[in-house]
This record gives sequence, structure tokens and C-alpha cells, in this order.
Amino acid sequence: MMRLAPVQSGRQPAVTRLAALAALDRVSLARLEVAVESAHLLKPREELLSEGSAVGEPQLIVSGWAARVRVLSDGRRQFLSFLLPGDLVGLCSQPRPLAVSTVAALTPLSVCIAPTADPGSPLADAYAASRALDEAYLLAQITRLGRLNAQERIGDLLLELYERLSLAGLAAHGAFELPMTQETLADALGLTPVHTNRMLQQARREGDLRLNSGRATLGDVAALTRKLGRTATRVSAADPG
Amino acid sequence: MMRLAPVQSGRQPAVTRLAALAALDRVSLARLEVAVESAHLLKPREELLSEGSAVGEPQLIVSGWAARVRVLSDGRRQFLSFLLPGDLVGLCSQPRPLAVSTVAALTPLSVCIAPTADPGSPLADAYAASRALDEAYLLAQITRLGRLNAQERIGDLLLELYERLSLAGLAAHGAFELPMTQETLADALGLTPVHTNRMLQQARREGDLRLNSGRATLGDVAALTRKLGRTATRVSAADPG
DNA sequence: CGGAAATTTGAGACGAATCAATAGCTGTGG
DNA sequence: CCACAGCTATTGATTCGTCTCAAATTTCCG
Repeated sequence: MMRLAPVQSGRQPAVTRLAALAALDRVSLARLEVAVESAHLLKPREELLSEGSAVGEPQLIVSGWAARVRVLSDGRRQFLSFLLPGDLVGLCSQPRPLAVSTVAALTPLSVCIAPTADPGSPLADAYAASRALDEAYLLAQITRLGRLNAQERIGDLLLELYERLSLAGLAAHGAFELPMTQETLADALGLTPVHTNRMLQQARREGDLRLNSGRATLGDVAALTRKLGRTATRVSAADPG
Repeated sequence: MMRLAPVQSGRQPAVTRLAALAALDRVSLARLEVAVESAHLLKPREELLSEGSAVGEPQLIVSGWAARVRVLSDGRRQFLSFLLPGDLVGLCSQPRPLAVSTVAALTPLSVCIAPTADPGSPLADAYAASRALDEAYLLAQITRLGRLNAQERIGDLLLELYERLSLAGLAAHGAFELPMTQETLADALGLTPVHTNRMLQQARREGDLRLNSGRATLGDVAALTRKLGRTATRVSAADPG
């Protein structure tokens, strides 16, 4: 169903994720581990990238959560996507790129400069796959907001996060850390915090999921997946997903 | 405000758009014009790409409209983005990429194989900028669906289309061809056709815009832009937008 | 322990969906 | 040139989902 990350790899989750996206060679792995060593820390709400300003070197999320966010002039806020360990930020092939969205830390965040990938190298393939996944998650977010109701949005988003965190070895048995408030979740789901709260309670009553103290637990991943008609995200025929 | 396409260029709109994204040299322009010559035609509803199947060579939309679309198991449909002349389809740098969304023609559609861009060439820059714009439009769609109400969604989408078509020289004076039914529009806006119809009437009554016989006319582009707090989409510091 | 933040609850209003019917348009063939 | 079929657009009445506002409660953290 989904390629599970080896539990006892001793690798950083970020490296685990990229290794799951392409068969990395020793050189790539070594470069990644060196890069991860020199990660620096950001506090929650600090920005990695600011909409409209220049994009610098591509960065790799080592640990913690970040999000792409857009804020309207009247204060309405929409999270565009979440960025998890192993995700890349600011990867683009233009000469003088400008950020199309602000990226901000949701939790204490550890990021490093993403090691350069030689064209054709396994690392380049991993980056390309990561980029394709980013796009797929944006499309999923569009469908969620456009055509799913509140209950469905919650289930679908949590399944997506479970799938993504599993790639990095950060989720198992339907449970994972979800370090955000209901208000943040609401801004990702295009709902109000009040309604999000009510729908979360309903989902808990129905046994679909539970959220407490920063942790999400899905009752039955397979059943929920079926109920929502979800299919695992696949972007490459070389990768079994 | 927005780089307008030269009206009397004699170029194909698709070439006009790419030339607006990067300063194309003679070689690039020549390749584009050759490629465009060998375009082939698709009928409405025919698919350029099918979700989950392999992506072949990158294609360039020469004329007509297409859309990325996702259809849920119960028939709900969501358009993810529109593809206009000069837009690229299936551009990715993975070894064996799979399409993450179906792409279907909305109108009679002329497409060609996108000419290969040598790394570092102006054409490669244009492709990169096009790709960055694609992403920006996806983010805009997320914000529309997540945080704008029906009226705002309509105005915002039409302004975006106006901005995009202007790049290709296909819009002027707030007016452009909009070759789709209200039902299609509704599936892009995450609304029902009935409500879309009512909101379109309201927008017409308020003088914001008019839709008739496949043509959209915006009353006052600048005023509408201001009202919605929109800013022109920019992806490169090298390009004035 | 105290204060702020986060979650939960209630009541009511509003936006958008739904269902159903009608009217208008477009192209087609007799 | 008209009649018809099949879309597309429009209208009305009603329901439903989500928002809003306001006030508890609970949890977290210094």
C-alpha cells in the first residue's frame, strides 16, 4: 500500500523520506547527512520565505512543521500546504525567482541548505519526485476545499498527513504528532475554528479519529481511506508508492 | 502594471506568451514556430493526460482552452486549473513521471510537442517561469476556494484569466473570450451551477462584469482588482510582471 | 498559582445547496 | 423554414451546512 520507512534505520526522518523517493547512492546520502548536520533553528512564526521577495538557496526541512500561507488584506488566512521533514522549500530552476507564497514555521523548525543535486543523480530524482508530490498535494488541497464538506475535509487531510509522515517514518499504526491548534487546522481546511471543533468532536464520536495534546490517532486507516474514496499519491512509475 | 503583449506581432498567442516570460533569442523563437506548425487538434472532452498514467513529452497549448480536472467517485467534479494558449502540459524532470491529474480539452484544442529547451537557454527560462506561474495559479485557486465567498471567487477568477490571457495577447480592455458554460465555471469555483448563475447576475447588476455568448467583459479592471485586494502574479525579479 | 491561550458550548443568522420547473438557445432534419 | 431535441440559462421555494457572536470551560505554561 505504502512504502514504509525502516523503523530502525538510524537516519534522520528527512533523509528517510528522500531515500524513499529515489534509490539514493552513498554520495547523495553522505551529502545529505553533512547538510543536515549544519541545520539551523527557527522559532514558530518565523518565516523561511516571504511572498514576493527573492528565493535564495533551496532548503530542506530537517524537523518540525512549516506551512505555506496566504493572508488576505482583511485578515482571513489560508494555509496552502504543510511542509514536513524531508520536504524541500524554494526549489526552482529560474534565474531570479520570487517566492509565490510565504512559508512560515508552525513549530520549532530545523532547516538546512539542501545539498546540490548533480543533474541525473539519484538526488536530483528525489528532488524531482518531491517537487511532483508538492504539486499533487496542492491539487488535493484544491479538491478538498472545492468539493468536500467539513467532515470529509478533515478526514482527507489527516489521511494525507498520515501518508506523508509515514514516508519519513514519523507515523505508524494510524497515529502521528499533529503539533497545531484547531485554529491552524481550520485555516488549512477553509473552515472556522468553531466549526472545525464541532466536526472533530463528531468524528471522534463516530470513531473515525481522535486529536489530543498534539497527537492524531486515526481509528481505521483503511476504512477511512475507502470511505473517502482516497487513493495513495503516486508520482513516479519507478516508485511503488 | 502588466506587460502587455504587442498587438501587431503577427505571432501565435502561445509564442507571444512565452516571449513575455523570458527574452527569447532567435533560435528559441524559430524552434517554437516550427513546433507550432506541427500542432494537432483535439476535440472538447478529449484528454491530453490521464491521472495515474505515464506522462510523455511535454506539450504546448497552441490555441483553445484545456483544464486540469479531478472527478470524485460520486461524480462531484473540480477543475484544478485552466490551461490557456502558451501554457505547458506535462513538463517535469522525473525519470518516469505519472500524471497527477487528468488534463482535458474544454474547447477544440490545438497542441504541439514543446520544443526541447537546452539548459540555461532563454527557452528554458521561459519554461521555468511558466512552471512557476502554474504553481502560483494553483495557490490562488486554493485561496479562492478556501477563503473567498461566491462573489469574490467569480471576480478573482475572471481577473486572473484576464491577466493570463493578456500575456498571450488574447485580452484587451477588460474583455476576452470565455468559452465555457456556467456549469464548467461552477466546477472551477467550487459552487453549484445554480448559485453561480445567481451570483453572475448579481455581478452584472452591480456593473462588475458581464458574460454573454462566450465572452466576458469586466466593467473596471482596476476597481475590481482593488476591491478584491488582488495583486498581479509575479514569479521572477527579471520580469516586470 | 495565575493568566493567557485553546477548546467547548449555545443560539441565531446567512450563504449556498437542493429540488423542481420553466424559458431560451442552437443545431438538425424534415 | 419550421419543428423538434437537447443543452444551457433562469427562476422559485425550501433545506442544510457553515458562520457569527458571545460566553463558558479547560488546558497549558511561566
